[in-house]
Amino acid sequence: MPKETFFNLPEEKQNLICEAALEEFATHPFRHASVNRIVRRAGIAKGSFYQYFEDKTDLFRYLLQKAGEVKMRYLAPALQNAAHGDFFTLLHDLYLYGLQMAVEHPRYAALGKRLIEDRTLYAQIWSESAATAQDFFRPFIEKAMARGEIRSDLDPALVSWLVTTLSGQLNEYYLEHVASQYDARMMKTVEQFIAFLRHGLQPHS
Amino acid sequence: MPKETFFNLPEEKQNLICEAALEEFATHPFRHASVNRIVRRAGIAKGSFYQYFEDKTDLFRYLLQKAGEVKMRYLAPALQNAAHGDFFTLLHDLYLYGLQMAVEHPRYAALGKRLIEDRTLYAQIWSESAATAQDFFRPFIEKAMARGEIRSDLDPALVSWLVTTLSGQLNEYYLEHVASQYDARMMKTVEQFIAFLRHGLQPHS
DNA sequence: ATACAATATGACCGCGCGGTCACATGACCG
DNA sequence: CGGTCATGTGACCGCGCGGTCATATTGTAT
Repeated sequence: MPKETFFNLPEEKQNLICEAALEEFATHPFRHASVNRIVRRAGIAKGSFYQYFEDKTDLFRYLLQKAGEVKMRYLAPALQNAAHGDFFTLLHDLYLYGLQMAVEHPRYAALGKRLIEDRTLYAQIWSESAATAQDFFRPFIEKAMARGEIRSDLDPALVSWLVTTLSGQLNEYYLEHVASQYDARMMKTVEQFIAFLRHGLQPHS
Repeated sequence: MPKETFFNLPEEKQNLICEAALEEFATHPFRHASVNRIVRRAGIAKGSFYQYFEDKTDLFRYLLQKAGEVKMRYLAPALQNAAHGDFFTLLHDLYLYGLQMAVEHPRYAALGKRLIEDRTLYAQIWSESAATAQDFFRPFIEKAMARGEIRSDLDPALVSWLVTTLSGQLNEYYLEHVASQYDARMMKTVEQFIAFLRHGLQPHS
């Protein structure tokens, strides 16, 4: 966590620093993200940076936390409706809102990638809160299998992994190949995607 | 390409250097892979390295080429049978043999990841031979659609991307979660995987 | 005006990097 | 033997890094 000093800063300056850091972390792997560039971009002295944060990791962790809050704001409506619909409807909503978040806050979304791609950083940060995306989906998948929405001959771990992975890949595919706005095309892509998953996972009719 | 000097070396020494470099590139992103560590591990002088190779990229490119040769030896049988079976059979074999290659030569397999994750390196190396995995699958997918093995309402680009991406992800999943040997479990995972793809992609019955 | 704490600063440290270069070594030749 | 040439060597260069610290500046209470 940032030091007291940082939170004493006027909010505007806090944002300026976060903005500069976000830009840096979004465009460089953690180990290459340069504190020098961040302070240069934010227009503060190197020394000040270390008045605000323990170290580079501290700042990254803070941004990651903010990213989590942003993402949760997007996913919350889908999760609240989880009880009503079937598994694929939930998945559809999660993908859609997750995609919307990634499209509207691509730099925040990039932080997750940066975390995963750096093994030491991952071990350092993620070990604190051990919950992974796969654990997140697990109960939903088991319920879906019990309900007959998913073939029961599939390994739940494999399904969980598929669903998780494809979510990440969907982000990448959409951002790279299709568009950069939240629009009808996005909904259509997600629907094709979910249809593919549904056919692949549901019991034979 | 390495310089003349390198190929004049006794084969044993060439292998020693390649071995050291492979270890380094497999365990570090390209920009972090250290020539210093490579020469230390190989027991040669820094200067010698630059007698053999133009630079770090030159060596990486060379290893990548060797990796390609290795991979082709694994995939060749599947491709020779391509004319006989349907698309999913081909895919099954390609995944299986590809997985076998990744399991038996994990460090060679890792090079591909290293290439993809470094945008500048990718631009530098891949632009030379522009063929991507997606281009590779494209004709097979179009044939499969024409034959009715794949639903024709799907965007071929999306299918191609799915098939390609999942191949890479399958490698990752298998190496991390399941096992590290070529065995019955591997075949079973691939079969589940293909079954999933088949159901997801084929026309409704 | 004075004192004192909080904050701001950038020169500086040690490090490892990719890459270079002047020189050492030794095999082969006339 | 001397001469030549391919090969081997590691000290060295300039750089940017993450992080530190002595010092300067500012804010505030007296």
